[in-house]
Amino acid sequence: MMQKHTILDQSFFNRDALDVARNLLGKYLVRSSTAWIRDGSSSLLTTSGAPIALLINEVEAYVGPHDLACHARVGKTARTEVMFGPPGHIYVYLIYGMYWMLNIVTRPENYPSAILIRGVGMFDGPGKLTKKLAIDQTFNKKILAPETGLWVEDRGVIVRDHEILTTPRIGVDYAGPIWSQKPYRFVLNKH
DNA sequence: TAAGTGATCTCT
DNA sequence: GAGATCACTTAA
Repeated sequence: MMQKHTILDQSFFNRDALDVARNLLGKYLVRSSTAWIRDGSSSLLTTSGAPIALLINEVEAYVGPHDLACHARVGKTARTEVMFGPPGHIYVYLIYGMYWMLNIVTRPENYPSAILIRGVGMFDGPGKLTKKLAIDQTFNKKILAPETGLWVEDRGVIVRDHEILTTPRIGVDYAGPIWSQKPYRFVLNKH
């Protein structure tokens, strides 16, 4: 019997970032585009308009203003204000002058926290997946939904606890010995 | 292992 | 306005 595909809405993301992070593993990131994508060499998107759905297999949680690795640690700025907004919205920023990072805002308004999507399908690395899916700053502050061209679906994949590998987050040494070592990176380890 | 890249933020 | 930093990737 065909498994129903459920689009995850704001209620899914209106929880603690650590809960959302674990539960995102095994869900599908779906990208559709009605627009023709110019850069065919680096993007998977075509003129066919068929959505691309990729299994989410690596994420990191940035849990709040007290998290010294979280961008929101210095308070609300032009860049981070989206994290202070409602859940289920998209936070995209540029890193190292080259790579767009895709994040999903968690928890209610005025509590800044988010999930960084680090790996989907065959793509490891947060910069690679945004390039392949043609995700850039134009998605910033938008809501995850079909009309945005980017959303998340539950397609019935069951992920058990022993299939989740937990490690410190990548590239956050600046956060100091405590927060840089928090086990807030989650990797789906299916064999 | 280190260069590349540019927005953002923290000082002046 | 200048300077440092940065939730990364690639080529070597």
